Amino acid sequence: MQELNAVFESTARYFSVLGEPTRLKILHVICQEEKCVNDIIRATGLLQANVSRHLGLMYQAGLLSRRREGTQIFYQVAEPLFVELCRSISVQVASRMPASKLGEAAAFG
Amino acid sequence: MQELNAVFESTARYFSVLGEPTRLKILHVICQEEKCVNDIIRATGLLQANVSRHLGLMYQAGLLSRRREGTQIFYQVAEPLFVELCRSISVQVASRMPASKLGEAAAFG
DNA sequence: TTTGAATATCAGCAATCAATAATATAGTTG
DNA sequence: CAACTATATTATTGATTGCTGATATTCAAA
Repeated sequence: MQELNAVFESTARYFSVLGEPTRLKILHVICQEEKCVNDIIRATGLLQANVSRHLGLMYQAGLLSRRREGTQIFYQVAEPLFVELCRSISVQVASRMPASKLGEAAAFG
Repeated sequence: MQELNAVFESTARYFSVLGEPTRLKILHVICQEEKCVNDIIRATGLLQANVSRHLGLMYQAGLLSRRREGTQIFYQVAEPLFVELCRSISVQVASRMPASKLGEAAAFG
């Protein structure tokens, strides 16, 4: 029972990381190829501090890897499994959206 | 872009529901067969109000279905996909736990 | 070493949410 | 209807967390 509790807590932590629209938006931007922070800021329209904070959180959670190149830092998805989960769920979600343009809602594709 | 934001928000909401150890604990109890609230309370050791609140939340999110039988209400997993996700992640988590007794950590089995 | 660009971190605020105790509702039995 | 059981809801409190503006760090170029 005690071991299971630890599993539940860790598992919940992973799901929590994905349970945030802003982070999903960022993941969507970098799910295909690595991007530097500035690219992500421009693509999402989010504030720099915000992007940096979410990237750091996902990095620490192990979802992302990063590499420096000069002054820029490139982030990349480290665990394709999680992007796969995002795709699974978002497909389900989109298919239930009324009047959804399913083609355009192909997130994490 | 606007449609995607809606997808991100809905998707995040689903992940958020799973991003809570207490709810995973409850899901673990009912993932095999339907249980009434009292069963869940006894199996988890949680307070009644707490269990009822989390069950209601998961029910409203569409993860659970319920049926009344006399004074008891039985809850059941309505979306096996989500239990599948829990299993995927928890297996990953357990496999990375140091000194984990992997056999006992088979949650959502 | 100074300047500037890219990124990270910090502090404060507001909003969200889980836990708890208390109360309410619904159904059953007498 | 009264008493009891099972479940839901409400109000409160404490903790967490996302957003923002400001500051700090890191690197490159002059």
